[in-house]
Order: sequence, then structure tokens, then C-alpha cells
Amino acid sequence: MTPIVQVGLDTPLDRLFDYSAGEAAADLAPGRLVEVPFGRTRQVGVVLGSLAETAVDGIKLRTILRVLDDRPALAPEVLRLARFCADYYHYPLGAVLLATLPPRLKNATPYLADTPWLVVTALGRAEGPAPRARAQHALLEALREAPQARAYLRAIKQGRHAAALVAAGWAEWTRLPPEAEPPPEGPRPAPATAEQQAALDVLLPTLGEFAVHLVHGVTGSGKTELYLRVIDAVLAAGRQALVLIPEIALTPQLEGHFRARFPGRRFATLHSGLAEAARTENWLAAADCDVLLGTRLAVFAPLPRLGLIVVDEEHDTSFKQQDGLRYSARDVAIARGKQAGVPVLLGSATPSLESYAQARSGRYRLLELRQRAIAAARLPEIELVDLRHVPQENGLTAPALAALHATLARGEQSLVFLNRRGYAPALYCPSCAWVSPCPHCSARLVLHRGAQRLKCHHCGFETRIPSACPDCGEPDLKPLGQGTQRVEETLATHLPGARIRRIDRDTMRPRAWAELGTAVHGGEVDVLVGTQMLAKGHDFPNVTLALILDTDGALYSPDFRATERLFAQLMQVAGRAGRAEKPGRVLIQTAFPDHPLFRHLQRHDYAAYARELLAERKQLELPPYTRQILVRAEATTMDAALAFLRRAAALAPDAPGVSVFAATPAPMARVAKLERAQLLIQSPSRAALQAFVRDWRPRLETIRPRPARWSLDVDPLVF
DNA sequence: AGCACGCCGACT
DNA sequence: GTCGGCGTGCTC
Repeated sequence: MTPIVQVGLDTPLDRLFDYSAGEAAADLAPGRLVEVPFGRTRQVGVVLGSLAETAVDGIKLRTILRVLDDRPALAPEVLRLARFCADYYHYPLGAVLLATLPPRLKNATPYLADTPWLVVTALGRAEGPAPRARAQHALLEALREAPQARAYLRAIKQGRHAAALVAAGWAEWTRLPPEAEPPPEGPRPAPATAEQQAALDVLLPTLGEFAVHLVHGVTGSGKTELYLRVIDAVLAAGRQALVLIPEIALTPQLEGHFRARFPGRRFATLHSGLAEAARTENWLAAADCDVLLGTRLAVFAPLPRLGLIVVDEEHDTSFKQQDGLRYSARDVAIARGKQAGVPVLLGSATPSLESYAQARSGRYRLLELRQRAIAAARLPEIELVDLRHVPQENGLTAPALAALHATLARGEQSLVFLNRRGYAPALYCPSCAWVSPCPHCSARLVLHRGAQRLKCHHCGFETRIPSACPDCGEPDLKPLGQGTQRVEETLATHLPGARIRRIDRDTMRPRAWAELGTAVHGGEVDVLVGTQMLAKGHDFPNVTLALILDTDGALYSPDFRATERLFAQLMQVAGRAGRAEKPGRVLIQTAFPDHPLFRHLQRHDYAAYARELLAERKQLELPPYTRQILVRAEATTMDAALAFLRRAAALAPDAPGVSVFAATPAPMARVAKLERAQLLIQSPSRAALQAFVRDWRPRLETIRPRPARWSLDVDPLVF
């Protein structure tokens, strides 16, 4: 019972704060949430340890105001994971902890647990009220059949009887929704394919130990089925499964799929689309559930019986948080799996290069599913349309239009992929070459015809479409290039009568996916035009043509990850064509048909492409695997941003094996009125990099003047 | 990050 | 005479 506790607080200061425990000393185990005075404010913090005496001298320690005993203490495994993140991402421990907590538990207002369901207890099954207490008796009978909702009981005026049953210990309130009725037997899962069985033979005997398995499975090879079978074994052993997916909005059917497969199991979901109250409730419920399905933030949920982590579509960049604590849920999942001693399954048809390299080197185990589970499903033919020789009109070539016509005539569906929303990527003045610059960014304003506005897709700036060139007064401004709106318009004129649906951020509301799925499955759509949103999400079995327009920007981008992303997107779009018995066709318009990417794409051979990229980078004599830290600074002038980074570099400690590169403007140099520059630190050794930053970070905090924003971003990287 | 303290320009 | 601009410093 020491009088001093160390508390983690949500502040950028990378240290813990000592408080005198006061009268609460007995109740201050690590993980406990407390309210403390901090500066002129009060804050919620997390108790992380206790001391006999403080190392801070010269100040009188302040006292804990209150222990927040209306919520559970953070479990030791969550604290441990937070410590890893603080260390790995060089982010203050207190800030990590508060960032991972659901919203309602972060403030000191008393938390009233929402317990909307009344369920029978074991005691209530064995005994009950005397038959004379007829109302209570009837209610308990009903509870033995199924849990009852509080709102319903209130509506039928059973609240008092419910309270009486709870008081007697025959029933209790719970926050978990009742177990669903076992759904009618769905189609029985097909027997495991030989490949699935081979993977299971590797996975099932090693469930109790940490290992990372990279499941590389082509579209339709039954990755999900493999997850389900492993999860089944984990649940049977009484453990919990955590399933991470990139975006819940794109997979509305997935939760139903899981529930149907494991009737009677307790499910919880966790993602930022949930209302605050629901998110907090589900976070609390996660500790008791069997399967937790969620987006990146779910990786921090309390799971005391964790037995398996699945990261589906592991290459997806949504797993990386882009601000604040810049964590990658895929990497945190691996750290968590290691801490908990449980296997981690990374699954993808197009694994990220860093995961693939780990698998090649033997640190991860590679499980390949090469065959499509549905035997009839053939991989589509991929043809290139050479834009150097074939003319295009409004972004479409004659072969592309012919293919669309033919598909439409057969009553089949087509998918047109163009990674640019809006009508045209810029508005152009033919007399003075003005091209609609964004006043806040280094990007171009995109023409949106429907909304009659110019919009910046980087900072959100919007303005009316000018009636004449702002520079020279020329009234006849032209749209430059193609966006999805314009392609939709062009297609409508070439395919009269075709039912065309555009799928991009402008047309898709969060709940619209289910409706779209029904419309496409029901044959109410002939042509889908859209951005990368089309590459993810639903399977559309009657799509037999995929048309890919304008990929060339990413082919020779200086950002080599743009090429990797493009390959993954193209594989996914190609995988959408011809999944049924009908042969599919993929047409790609490009001015660079000789690019090696297409050679591998035409063979549907992602692995060969990945191996070639790895070999290429090896030839450049780059270390095969490295970690980089980007220090980003944003200031009102580029000079200020660069000045900060130059001083930062000057304060860098000498460390063997760590390279500090010059500060440069960031690729998107100007965002929302702030100039952005970055400094690159690289090392193949995590330990060296960690020691370097530990030494360096306090010095960074002393640099004055400070830019408007600065941050450290850690990324594993493969060369 | 917040939040206050602290000295210099244009306003009721 | 003061309202408020953002530079600087502090938070157990």
C-alpha cells in the first residue's frame, strides 16, 4: 500500500506522472482508471504502477481525485500491448492507452452500463417463485425460453416483476444480446479442398503457440472457409477468436455469415461506425464474447481467453492509422499474438510485399491456396489495349466499347474501373494553360458536374465553377481528363438503354452497400462504373467483363508502393470477372503494355510479381528488410517546416546502422494551407532505431519555434 | 495538446 | 486607455 502512484495521461509529454494516492491507495492496482488534477484541468488517467517515493522533487504531489470504479480496470494483457505500441511507435504510453479506450470510458462522467437484456440465471433454472406469484412465475417461464428485452418488459408493465426476479437471484440483467436462434441449417460447408486440408493440417496442431501464417489464396480459393474451420477449433477449446477486417462497411454480409456458421456463439463487433454508446458496450462485451469481428481499433479490445487472431485482406492500407498513434493493426495483431502465445493468420490474395518477404525468409509460414474452390470458376483472360496505337474518345477505345456492347447483348454485367472520382481531374484554360490549382494544396481542383463545383480531394476545399478563366478571362474552360462521372456520361451515350450505376465516394452512403448488392444480384444493373471501392467489397457473380481505364499514373510513380497497390487492385478487379461458370474477360487500356506488371497479371501470378520486386530491390543492394521512421512537419511556410526538420536532423544522436536522410518537401507538399515536409530515418535494426529515437525524441521537444504539427510515423518496409 | 502569461498594434 | 495577436512555458 504505497502512497504514490504513477499515472499515464493523454498528453504528448512522453512520461508518466506521480500522484499521491490519498485515501484510495488500496484500490489503485495497475490498469485502474482514475480522475486526476492536471495543470488547470482534470483528466482521466490510467494507473501504471506505484512507488515508495517519487523521483520528482521540488513539487508537492497532487492527489488522485477519484477512482473510476464504474468501469473495469484495463486488463494486464491490454497494458502490455499498449507498452509495446508506445515503444514501437514512439508514442507516449498514456496517450496510447487513452487512444485505445472507447469514447465513453475516456471521460470522468459516471458510466451507466447499458444492460438491456434480462436472462435467467442457473438458480432461476433450478427454482422459482411460488406458483401463487403468478406474474413472476409466468415471467420466469418466459425467460427460461428466451431472454427478454428491458424495453419490451417495460412496455408490457413487467418491470416490477423483473426487478423481483433479479432481487431473488433467479434472473439478471446483461448487456450481451441474447444468443440468436440457431438459424435454419444453411448449405452445409463443402468438404475441405485438398489445399485447405493441407493448411489445416499445419494450423490445427499448433493452435496453442505463437506463429504467423500468411495465407496466400487466390480470389475464390476459400480463405474464409479456412478461417472458419480454424476458428471452430479455437472455440471448441473454449478460447476467443479476434477477426480483423479492413472496413466493415464493405462487408455487411460477413457478420451474418459468421453468425450463421457458429449458431449460439456470442459475437461482438467493434468499429468506428458504431454510435459511442454501442461502441463502449461492445468493447466491454468483447471480454465475454467468443468471436470479436472488427476493424483496426478492435485489436486493442480486452480478450482474456484469446486463442487466435485473423487479419483478413492483410495488405489493405486501412489497417494503418494515418494520424495520432500511427499504428498498423496488422503489426499490432502480430505483437499481440506473440504476447498471448497464439497464432496469427494473415490472409490475402495479394499479400503486402513486407509480409511476403517475411514468409519467403521463413519468419512467417506461407500457406498457399492456388486453386479456386469452385472448380468451374475459371480465371479470366486479361487483354491489353495499347493506347499508343488505338485512339480513344473520352477515355474509351473502340475495343473497350465493343466488349461492353457484347456483354450487354448477352445480358451479363460489366465493371468499369477508373480510380478518379468526379467529372474530370481538372478544369483547363486553352488560352493560358491555367489548370484549376487548389489555393490550399499542391493538388488540382477536381471538376464535379453534378454538384456544379470544383473540389479538392486532398483538403476538402470547394468553390463554384468559374464562368471564365481567373487568370486571363477566357470564357471557354475545358474539362481535362476523365473522372467516373464523365465516363458514366460517355457510357450512357454509347450504350443507350443500359442501366449504369456509379460506385464512388460521391454516390455511396455508408449503408448503401447492401442495397447495391441486391440490385446487382437481382440483375437490375448492367454496368458498374467506379473507383477502387469496386475492387473491394462484394462479389458479383454475373460480372463477366472488367474494363480498366487509365492505370498509367501508378505504373511509373516514384512511390513504388503505388505500383504494388495498383497490382493488388487490378488482381481484385480481375478476380471479380467470371467467377461463375461463364468465362470472364478483362480489358486493360494502357500506354505501357510492356510494363512487367502486366506480364505477371496476365498469368494471375502475384507471387512471381512479388518475387521479382524483391529481387529488383536486392539488386539495388538495399537491405532486404528495413524500418523507416518519417518525421513529418507541417507549418505555414515550407521554410518553417524545413527549418524544424533541419534542426531535428542536427540534434540526431550518432548511432551505428541508422541513416538520417535530408529533409525534403513531402510528396503532397501543401495540404490545407500547411506546407508539409518530411525527414526520413532508416535502419534494418529495430533495436538501433529504437535506441536512436529514445535518445532523440526529448531533444525534438526542445526545438523552437515549433511547426503547427509534427509527428513520427513508423513503418516496416521491404526493399 | 491545451491553457495561461506576457508584451506590442488598432479600436470602442 | 483596452482588446487581442500568437511566442513561450508548464503540466506530477
